[in-house]
Amino acid sequence: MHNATTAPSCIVNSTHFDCFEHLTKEEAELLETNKRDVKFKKGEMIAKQGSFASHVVFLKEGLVKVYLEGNQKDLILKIVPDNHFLSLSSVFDGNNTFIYSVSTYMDSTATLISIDIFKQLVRNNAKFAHQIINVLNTNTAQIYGRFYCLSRKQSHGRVADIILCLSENVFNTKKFKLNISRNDLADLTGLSSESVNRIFKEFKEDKLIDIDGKSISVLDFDKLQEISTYG
Amino acid sequence: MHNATTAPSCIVNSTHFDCFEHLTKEEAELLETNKRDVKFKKGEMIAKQGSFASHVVFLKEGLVKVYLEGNQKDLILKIVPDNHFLSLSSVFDGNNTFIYSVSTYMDSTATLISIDIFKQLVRNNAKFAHQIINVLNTNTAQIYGRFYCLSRKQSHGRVADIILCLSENVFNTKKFKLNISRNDLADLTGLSSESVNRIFKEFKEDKLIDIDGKSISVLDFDKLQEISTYG
DNA sequence: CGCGAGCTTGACGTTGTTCAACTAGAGTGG
DNA sequence: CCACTCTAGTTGAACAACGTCAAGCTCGCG
Repeated sequence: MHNATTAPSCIVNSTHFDCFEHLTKEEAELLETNKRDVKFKKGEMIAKQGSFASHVVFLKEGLVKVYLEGNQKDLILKIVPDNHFLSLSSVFDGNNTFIYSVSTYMDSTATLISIDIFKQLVRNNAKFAHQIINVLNTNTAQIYGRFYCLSRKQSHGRVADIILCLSENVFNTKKFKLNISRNDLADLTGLSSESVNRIFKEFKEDKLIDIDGKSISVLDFDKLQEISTYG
Repeated sequence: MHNATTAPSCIVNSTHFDCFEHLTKEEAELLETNKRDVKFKKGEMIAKQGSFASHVVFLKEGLVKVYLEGNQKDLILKIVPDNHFLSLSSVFDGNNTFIYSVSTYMDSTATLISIDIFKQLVRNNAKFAHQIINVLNTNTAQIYGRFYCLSRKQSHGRVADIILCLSENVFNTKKFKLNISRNDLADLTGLSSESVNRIFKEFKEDKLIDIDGKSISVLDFDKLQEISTYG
């Protein structure tokens, strides 16, 4: 069971690809002729908060962050790996505006789907709509978890949480090469980069993780889990 | 336009009542025979996080809080006035589990709708499904705003935000009687009750608000807005 | 009148940020 | 191949924001 207050919170470990299985042959063809793949370089923006959303964005390849821009520091809502929708929440908000920004952590490919066609599919195919509702709700549950993490846990818990999440849900391995900077990590945890650094150092001294250049290895999963839960 | 990082964040100022207009006569009758009104006293729980969700809950009358329970302090996701759905996010999460808890701030009446019937309506009536997606997304945008508020703004901004939200979105008047305690306010802002109190005092000294017993009046709306935005 | 819950206030401690200085490594041009 | 520069990372010390603790206060209620 997915429990919002204990599960690692940066992204859910499931894809959205099977949504399209519920389309009829005609609908699938309609979709095919009204979508387009676009490549984005590392660091580029795929969507800009406040701008007009003319397309539904599906991340075909790569890794991106979804974040809110405000008068204070940005807030990263989630990081999203390949085969996930990126902008569903912006599609049905009444005025087709992106409610958040999206930018890439690495070279990525996005499939842009005409928003009118997408809405048409939702209005006409209740099974597809049902599936989209599922995706929206999974997303909501994940954001709730992250909300809890960032507003209730202290620094050690947050750092443990993000390490677990990267390991379990993004890279699916205990040792992974971190192609995001310390500053990105600071943004992800809602801490300063100095604080993140100090905690990384502590975790390394306590043999919970090992850091070799840009690579991070999870050494003591259970202990990290405990810190994430109670910290 | 609803902007997640600047709009007051405790709840959106719109009802969900019009969702039901898209049902056919037969569907409306089906719904009618499969729902039941239940009264709850002040402080009672309407839904418990982690328990089985056998019903969709619609708040007919009253005021409630929707919150996450965790190993640290609870996190209030939103407060919800009458004529709003309470548990849509829990309906489609795959295992029909309440992902959050709901309890009342005052005597309230909830309409419980059989979850199977509700799902049936969503699967068969794409317009209804479309409408539900709209509600889910409005909800998501609102939670994002609150997420931003609680994780990026400092204490003064948060308190200003909650005062504006209560005034604009919950009570719809500049002077309102606060039937929630200082402790509740602390929970809502994610601060300690002492901190909330100190900031209330400051706001009163600066003539931004007036406090008379349990009543709060907004005196300087613009200034509060500014504090909420930049604080 | 006395009791207790919630509110108020001040003193103090903790947590995490900010600032500044320093270090290491990658890229550039001579 | 070596100086130079630029950026990211590291470290320590001072500081600010809030929380915690403890004591006193107020007001409704028996």
